Amino acid sequence: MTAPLHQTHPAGPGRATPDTQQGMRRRNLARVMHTVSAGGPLSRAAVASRIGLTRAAVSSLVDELIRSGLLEELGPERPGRVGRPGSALAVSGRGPAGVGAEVGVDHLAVCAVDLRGQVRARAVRYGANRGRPPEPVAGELAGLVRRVVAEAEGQGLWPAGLAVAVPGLVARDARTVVRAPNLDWQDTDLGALLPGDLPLTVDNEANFGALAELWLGDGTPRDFLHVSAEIGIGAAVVVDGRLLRGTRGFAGELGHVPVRPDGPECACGGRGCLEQYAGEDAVLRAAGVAPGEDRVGLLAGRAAQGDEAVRRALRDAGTALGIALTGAVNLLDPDGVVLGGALAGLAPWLLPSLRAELARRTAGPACPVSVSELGSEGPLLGAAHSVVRGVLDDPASVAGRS
Amino acid sequence: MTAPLHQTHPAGPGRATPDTQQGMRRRNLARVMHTVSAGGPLSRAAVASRIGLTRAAVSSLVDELIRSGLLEELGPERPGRVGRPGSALAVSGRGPAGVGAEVGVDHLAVCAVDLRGQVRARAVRYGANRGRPPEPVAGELAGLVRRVVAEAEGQGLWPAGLAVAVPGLVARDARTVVRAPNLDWQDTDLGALLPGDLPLTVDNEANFGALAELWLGDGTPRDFLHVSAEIGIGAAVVVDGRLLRGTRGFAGELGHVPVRPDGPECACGGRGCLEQYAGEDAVLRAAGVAPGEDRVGLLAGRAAQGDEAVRRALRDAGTALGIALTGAVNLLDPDGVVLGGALAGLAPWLLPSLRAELARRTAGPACPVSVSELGSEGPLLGAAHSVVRGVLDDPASVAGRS
DNA sequence: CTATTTCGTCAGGGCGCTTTACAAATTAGT
DNA sequence: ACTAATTTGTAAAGCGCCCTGACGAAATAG
Repeated sequence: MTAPLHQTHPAGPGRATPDTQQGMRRRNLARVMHTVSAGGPLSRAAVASRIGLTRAAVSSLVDELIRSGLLEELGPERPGRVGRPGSALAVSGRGPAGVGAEVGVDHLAVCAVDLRGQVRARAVRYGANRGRPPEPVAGELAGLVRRVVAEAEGQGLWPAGLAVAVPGLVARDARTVVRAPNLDWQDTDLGALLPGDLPLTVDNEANFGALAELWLGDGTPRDFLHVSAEIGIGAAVVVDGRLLRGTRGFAGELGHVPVRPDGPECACGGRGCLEQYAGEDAVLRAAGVAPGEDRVGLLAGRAAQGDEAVRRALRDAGTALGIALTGAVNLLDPDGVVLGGALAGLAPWLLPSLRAELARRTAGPACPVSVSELGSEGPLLGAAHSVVRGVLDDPASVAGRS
Repeated sequence: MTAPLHQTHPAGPGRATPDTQQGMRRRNLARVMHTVSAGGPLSRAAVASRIGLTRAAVSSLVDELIRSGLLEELGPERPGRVGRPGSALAVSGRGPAGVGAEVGVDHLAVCAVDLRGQVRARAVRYGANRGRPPEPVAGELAGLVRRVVAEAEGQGLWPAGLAVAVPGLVARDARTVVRAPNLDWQDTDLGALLPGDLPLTVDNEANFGALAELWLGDGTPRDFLHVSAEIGIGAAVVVDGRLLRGTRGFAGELGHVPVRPDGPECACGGRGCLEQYAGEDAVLRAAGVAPGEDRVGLLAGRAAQGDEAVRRALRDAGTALGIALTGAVNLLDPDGVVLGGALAGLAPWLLPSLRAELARRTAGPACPVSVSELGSEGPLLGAAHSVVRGVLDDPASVAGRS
């Protein structure tokens, strides 16, 4: 099984794999699925005119998709126009489901999302995972997955894959956690610790958060920067609807962009990295707040109460973010910047100085900065949806099962 | 006619255009062309095994390409192995040619490149263009194009398109020069000023330079940053063999990445932009050299003679470049950074401090920095080759002509 | 000189979309 | 109410494209 299409840029026209009729069929099946998925209930004729195939061809494709349980016939449309009414087609609510999971510092979460994008089952378990070895955590997660899968199956769904979001760097094999400082994990093969009955994908939570923003965000463009901070400050770069991962998978390390070249030393070896000004530790120190549990909520609370030290710390962090983002925006010319993760909760106090800095350093209209609407749910939803997208992108890959 | 494939990221699986057998044929024709182009003389059987089609299918594709004049049969291979020797196929040296043109500050250049990548005709005209209105410049350029086209036609080639590299920002329509400070051009529609008998593409010279590096550079990876400085400092971002252009086409503005947030004011409104430290004016001022003609050669000469002020200026510029590139590398995780344009000539004095700065600020192995081998020819070659790539990417688009 | 191997081509077949035709279901007009 | 017009969905025939299998051609190995 190849990696989902959205995870990597496709090869160019000189690639080695030839074009055959089966491939054509597969792509057209995908096109029908995407069209129906995006356009609400649609008749065969409407689908045909949208993707440019004939009604006969679409009929054949739709037949196959219905037989596979990926599309449903809702019955005749209520016609306002002249002519025979079409038969409404919709993405099935009983077919495959994407199972998303999240390993957080102090919680585990799992959910199942159907092809329509609806969350159909979920389970959460709170409890500090910092420093716990991977095995028991994975075992607990597997239990949650089983519960969610059972609940989904009770509703006529079957799991098409499992995607796990972790707070750390993940190797390009999409199984191995290279380094997760918040969990104290290193070179952990999650694939070996989780049940092998489902196709597994592991990725950074920031990446899944950005994908969630792309797929679920209201009005989110196809080219944007998704900035999130949990411990480090990570930016996911989305170009033309695809995640830019970098050669080694390390792209988006916004936290180590130099902000003041002669600033304080950083663990990375550099000086004055963004993390020294807008990282969690730096902000807590500047705000005079002791590290502890739920640090983000604490900061937000104090800021809301009017604590001037906290507000100043956040204002300064916003300025530093603005400087770093100026560089990123100049380099990438995105449609917008979206603040997610912990930054979303602190946005009211970060945004003014951030926007001001960005505007001050930009000739012409500044790049718009917005706040994610998904809140802390982003990575979990992004993980589940990544499985769903995989099915929509290649329906034939699951057509065999029922 | 749609834009060449290399100019933009392709749409995802949900795109509107359907998959039909003609499209399949077109893509397979492209695959054959790419395979032969990349692999030197190749038999039909060799092509078939490389792209995964059957010999019969490749035979049919090759027939069509030979009839169109895009491939040539060189005759029987000299066999070292057992079995009937194959008939060697090569990309035709008589078919379509890409015409590239460059509008420089003090020269105009045009060349024609055949499908094999050989330069088959060229013409250069020296003379200062700074401040000259677009019309006479375009007229002169058109004259050179006519000469080059005539020379190419004398060798059995026919022009498949014209690509023009300009030192300035080009709109996404690939015809309009939005702003070219070195020429004093603004909102100039080059398409209206050049003869309309050839498909025209206009782009920034830095972009063409980066593409030349990608296509012609020896060992250049598919993910890299190409940095070039003419007036401003521009970086072209190449991701998986494709140029990242940005929403408005402004991606790669490395010159305005903040290096020292409280540094000197910049025309862009910001402070301490890279251009204030490594831009041409800044370096000349720091080196105590008066602006004039051939400033780059002057700097290189003085540095070679051991002029300490010049050397220090270049060293400092390298440091500033290193700081800005640290940010870019952290964000994009490329395979490498390539210095092109004017920077290539100054590389001996820029590189040590640049590499040192980059290494100092990077945990683990630093991103390798190399110097372009193409020198000042990059943009011109890139332009011509972009037309050639367009033909290789879709041979069917020119198959009708001869 | 024969057996073997590989190349290029041809005929037959399968697959997938298009064209063409038609029945079904609705609206517009008289 | 009835006919004409319009649109939908399906079926049959056709065409393009690649695959399979077979064959002659041209080289090497023994």
